[in-house]
Formats: sequence, structure tokens, C-alpha cells
Amino acid sequence: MDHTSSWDDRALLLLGVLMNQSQHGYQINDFIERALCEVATMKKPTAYALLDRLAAARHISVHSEQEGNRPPRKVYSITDSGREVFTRLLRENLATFDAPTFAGDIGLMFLTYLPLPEAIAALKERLARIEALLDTTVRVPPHPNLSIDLAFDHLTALRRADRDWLRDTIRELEKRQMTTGANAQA
Amino acid sequence: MDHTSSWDDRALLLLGVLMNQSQHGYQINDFIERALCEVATMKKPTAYALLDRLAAARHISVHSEQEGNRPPRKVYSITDSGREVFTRLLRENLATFDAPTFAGDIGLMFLTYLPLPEAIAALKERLARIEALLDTTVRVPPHPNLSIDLAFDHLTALRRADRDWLRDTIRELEKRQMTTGANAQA
DNA sequence: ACGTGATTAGTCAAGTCTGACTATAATGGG
DNA sequence: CCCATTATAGTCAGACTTGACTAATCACGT
Repeated sequence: MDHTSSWDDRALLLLGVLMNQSQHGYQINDFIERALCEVATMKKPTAYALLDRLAAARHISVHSEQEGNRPPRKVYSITDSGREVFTRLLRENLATFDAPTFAGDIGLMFLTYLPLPEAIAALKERLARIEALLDTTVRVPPHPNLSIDLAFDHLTALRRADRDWLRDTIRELEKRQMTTGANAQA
Repeated sequence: MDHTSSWDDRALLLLGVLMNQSQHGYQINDFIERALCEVATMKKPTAYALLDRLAAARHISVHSEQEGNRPPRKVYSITDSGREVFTRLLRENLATFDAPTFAGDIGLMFLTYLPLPEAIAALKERLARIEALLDTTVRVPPHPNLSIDLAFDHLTALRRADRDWLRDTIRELEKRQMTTGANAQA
């Protein structure tokens, strides 16, 4: 529901992974989907397509490698030009804040179309989900080269803020419910 | 960079706008791009395409209207079936929390690849942008039927959390910079 | 000895979203 | 009276993403 020139972010992600070490496609995809899944998402077809484009632009180099009888695999390495692009994209990304929008806010806008008790019940369910997420998500272990934990920290801070806001809001709505209830009775 | 079945959210948005009142395409698009732009984004082609689909599914009805010599305009109204769908989608949206990812976190993961002073400088720029956003964004005035202000409140709370986290983090990084600097001098 | 699952490398169709474009009519400023 | 802007209604190509699929090899448990 929100998109900058998403190419930059994707490219930054791939180049960053390759800054860490040269890898072949499977490894790259695996790393992103396992180690980074909390912080970033990129699916296989997207990764392969983008790797092709980065290779065409000479920002990464490819060389085939065979191990035993296995299907050959392509090892991608970042090039000097790639390192330059990476640094530029990184600096840009760090210096930028592009205000995101949240799917959950759409519901909030139309809250008034639901009877207040039902709205409160639904929001309580949302709250429970955030709390569950905060409780169960395991702290990511520090990576030797990457500051994944920093990004994870950021994510956690935002989720806590989400939780706190929601708690306050529910309390507020319940207060309103009581007063209108009292008015209705009077 | 993040997507649930985005259809649901889009449909909820359009149906919600039509719950407020029957409108023609231009009005719908205008309302979304002006009044709701802080909270939700949907571009014209998406809106028109989705309106067609909602009409095909009989969740909204269309009737043409001519005013003077102007090009005829199509007025869309929500139907009973549309109201049902709307209520279901609304309840779902309110009860759901689908953990978003943020483009800005990608940079955070790779922070270590930039010399610490440069990273700090870049993050300070990011901070300045968030602060500017928080300072300049005008409080949305309450809408008679919609709780846009509630959604806006949520957004603001998250941005403040973002700002606070960033301030702390920059302070932390500066502390680290000083100690490593002292070590280097010693 | 056999099947299951992981490793490796992709591809394809289908759907989504956006930017840029075309047209006409009314309206308001100078 | 003319021009720029707004109102109005769309369309289209192109880019981006995803889910689902194919293939082959190897490691491992039973």
C-alpha cells in the first residue's frame, strides 16, 4: 500500500547481502527469507530478476561453479561499480524518511460505521495480535557484519508504540461507550 | 514493500468512501487524494478499475448523470450487498495486524558499511525530515462522518515513536563514536 | 531400498500499481 | 475576450510482485 521507487530499496538489499560475501542465488534468497524476513521481504522471482539486472549493469559479476554432479550454480559477487552504487543507495536510504501509510488505518477512518462495542471488540483483537507478536518474536542474534539487530530494534520500538496507542485508544473508546450508555439510560 | 491481499484494503477504502455518500469518479478520487492522502493512497487508474469490479460484483451501483453540456458522469452508490461486504472487511481490518516492514530498515541493517560519522550524519538528516513532517503536518479537521482524525492520530503516534527511537539511536551511536575515537587517540 | 526433504536454479501467468497521456467543458483572472 | 486552471472521465503501456510450477541432485532416516 506504499511504494517509493522500490527499485532502490531492493537493489540496496541485494547489494548489501553481497557486500557481506559472494553468494549464489539459493543462498541469497535463503538468507533474505530466513535471516532478514522480519525486517525485509523479497521473493525469489524478484530476487532473480533483479540479480539479472544488476549483472547487466555490471554492478555485480557472475561466475558459474560446479560441485560434483549437482546442477551448476551461479555465484554473484559485487563489483567496484556495485560498491559505489551500494554506498550511494545506503546513504540515501539512511538520510530519507518516506512517510508510510498503514493498511490498518483505513479501518480506523471508518470506525464510526460499526457499533461502538463491536469496534472495540475488533480493536481488542488487533491489540492481542500485536501483543502476541511482541511476546513471541525472538530477539534476533547479532550478525557479525550486519546490524540486523538495530533494524529489529527499530521495528520493535514501532510495534510497542502501536500497542501503546491502541491500548490508550481502546480505553478512550470504552470511556465514550460508558458515557453514551449512561446517557441512553438517563 | 509490504502487501496483504491488498484488494481487501482497497475495496474497504472505496466502499467506505461511498458509505459516506454516493459520488462520481472524480469526487471519489479527489476525496482520496486530498482529504485522505495522509492516511491512504490510491491512484486514479486503480480507483477506476476497482470501481468497475465492485460494480460488476453488484457491491455498488452506477447511474449516469448529465449536467448541462458537461461530459456525463457516473455516480456510484453502495448497495446492500456492498454494505455487507463493507462491514465484513471493516471488522476484519480492525481486528487484524499484519506486521509491516519498512524501507528505512534496510539501510539500518547495513549501517556498518558506512564510516560511523557518515552514518550518523545521514541519520541526522532522516531525523530532521521526521521532525519537519511532525512540525508541518496540520492536524486534520474532524470529518462529520469519518474518524479520519483517529487514523491521523495513530500515524502521528507512530511518527513520534520513530523520531524518539532515532534520537536515542543517534545519541547511542555518537557515544560509540567518542569511545572509539578516544581509543584511537590513546 | 525407497521415499522425503533439502539444495540448486529457474520460469510463467496473473494480478497490481503507477506515470503519462488524451479529451472536453466550465470558470475565473487580467 | 483570452488563457490558465479546475472539473470531469477515462485509457494504456510498462513496471513490479507474487504464487505456483518444473527439474535435477543429494543426504538421511527407516
